[in-house]
Amino acid sequence: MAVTVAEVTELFWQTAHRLRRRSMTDLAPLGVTPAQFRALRTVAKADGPVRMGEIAARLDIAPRSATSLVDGLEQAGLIARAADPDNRRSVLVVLTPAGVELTAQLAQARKSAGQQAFGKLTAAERATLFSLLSKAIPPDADRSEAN
Amino acid sequence: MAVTVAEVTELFWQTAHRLRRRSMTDLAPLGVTPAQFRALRTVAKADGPVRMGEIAARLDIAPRSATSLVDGLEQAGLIARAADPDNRRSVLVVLTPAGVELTAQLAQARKSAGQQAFGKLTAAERATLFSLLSKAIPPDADRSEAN
DNA sequence: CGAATATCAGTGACACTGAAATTA
DNA sequence: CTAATTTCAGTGGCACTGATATTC
Repeated sequence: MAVTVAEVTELFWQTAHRLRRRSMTDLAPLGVTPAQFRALRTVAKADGPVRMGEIAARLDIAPRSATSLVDGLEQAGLIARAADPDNRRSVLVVLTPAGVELTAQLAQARKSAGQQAFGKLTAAERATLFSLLSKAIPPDADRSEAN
Repeated sequence: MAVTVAEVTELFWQTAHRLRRRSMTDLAPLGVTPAQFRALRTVAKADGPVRMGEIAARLDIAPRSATSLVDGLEQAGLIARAADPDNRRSVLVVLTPAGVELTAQLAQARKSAGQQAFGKLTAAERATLFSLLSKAIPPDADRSEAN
């Protein structure tokens, strides 16, 4: 069956749309938004402090956007900012104990609920999807000048 | 190679993120936003007038959101609202000549740009991606009560 | 001085909910 | 009266650009 570019795109948007909605309702009780959660995980994965700019780069957003994101997480007490002793221009971000706990809690909750995104796919299917998405939309080349 | 659910999800978000950014810059010169474009296509595909509620359903958004979307398109002169003679509660939406032209222009521009979303994939890969996405995030079951 | 790093201020795009008006 | 359809008003999430302060 032939699938046009337009059709895939349409379905992709719809999927994104649903996933976002689901994430939002799933995460709301825990007091974090989807973007905040992604930022949290970025910090959690790197063990050790992470610079603001590093977070922005990993999330592929403008540095200014990372500031607001981290602001929210800081207000929620999930992460903390600290000065970098080696470079006083930069700000280092680390998880607070509450942040560590929430991250674990979330992983646990999702696993036991079996409610994860893409959870309906087999491991093989996930691998296929991963490789297809990797090829689909290559990074923007012209993205280093992001303000 | 094993791919975790978290990894696919992460990549999916990133892809969505890039696709959205690209769409926005591609469409901006033509005066429409990505969501507006999708709404425009929804009306274009159905030949004949479309009810507001139908648009909302097709885009999987709340009726109230469709109102604002259509507002923008109407202001841009791309679509027109008309009363439904058979049901005075409903509003019918049709493309204006300008809307028809822009739709054609848009299709043309995308084709010649060769830079389409998912254009790097082969037909077979698109079909695979399509079927995977279809399985990935089934509709929300509990979505009929959307306000 | 030029480059890097983070932040402040303002804006745009998008979808949601709750309440209201109109009509079936 | 109940249900359907659309709209009004307000809000939340998220990312952007331009300008600014500080530091390398």
